[in-house]
Amino acid sequence: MTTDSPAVAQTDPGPTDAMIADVFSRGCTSRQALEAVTGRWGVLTVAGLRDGAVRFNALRRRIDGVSEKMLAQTLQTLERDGMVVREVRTSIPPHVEYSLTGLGHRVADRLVGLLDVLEGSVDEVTAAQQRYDATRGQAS
Amino acid sequence: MTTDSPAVAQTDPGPTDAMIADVFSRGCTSRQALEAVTGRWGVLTVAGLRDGAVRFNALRRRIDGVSEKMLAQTLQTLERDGMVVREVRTSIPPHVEYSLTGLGHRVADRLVGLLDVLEGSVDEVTAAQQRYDATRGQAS
DNA sequence: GGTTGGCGCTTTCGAAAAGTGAGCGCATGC
DNA sequence: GCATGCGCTCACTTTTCGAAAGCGCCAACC
Repeated sequence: MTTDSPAVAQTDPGPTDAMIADVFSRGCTSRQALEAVTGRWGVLTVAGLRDGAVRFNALRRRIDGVSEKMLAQTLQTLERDGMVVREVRTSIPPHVEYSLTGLGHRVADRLVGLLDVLEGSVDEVTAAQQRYDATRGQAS
Repeated sequence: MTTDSPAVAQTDPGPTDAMIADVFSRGCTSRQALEAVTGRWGVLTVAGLRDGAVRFNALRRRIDGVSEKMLAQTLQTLERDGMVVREVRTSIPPHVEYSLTGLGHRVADRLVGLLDVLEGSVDEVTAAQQRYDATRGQAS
């Protein structure tokens, strides 16, 4: 965290004085970017583009469960926030490729770290879930 | 639908690459954990607990914009997935404290890396947004 | 001693977001 | 011709979110 500021976090989001980026305050651009990345499909989309340019439907096949609509929307948001580049090949047949920008790569690197932790902690998570469900009494 | 990895479902080898958890496949526990963390308020909740135990309403005040309902829900999900611990102090008045588990801390560390990147890239993101909005006849 | 207010949630009820399926223009394969 | 795949976009349904209120409990104020 760059700035630990519990007192100023709840003031108005106007960028009046110092431009201290703070994800904890709503209205900060970094929070928009965070929401773009951590939206329902953001993480997997960015992570899926990490190995290089990928075409729309290839990416869709890779990210199990994403709908065309949501993938398109997610990619557009990420493109707008400067993390993804969209390239249209006007060849025949025309196809569209997506890739990461420099910022996108920097984000992706952190994300992959997260993913690794999560993938490596499956057993721990499963155990915790079972413990929790046993205590609280229901699974659904 | 606990663990259904299409790539490793057939084999039953040693522990080295037997359990290849894959966030890209829906149904994998790691994906559940990912969604708990990257849900709307997951990142900020985990990050907000990083400095130590915090009480419910203190956390709520710190995370600008979160509702009580969503914070409670987020915390419950994170607790179920073994990243957060809930402790009730039976003193008078009784209050509730939340803190991170070991897994929670590991996740939080990656998250803070992400947050740093994002907070440090505010200018880049803003510029990209303006470029995008100028090119594409505006998103109203 | 009655009211107010904070705490940690849970419930209720619109509103917003995600998911579903269809369609579209184009090009190729059968 | 007809079907299929591509990269989306457009209605429409379902799920989720958010603001407000309620609740039981207790401390503090008037």
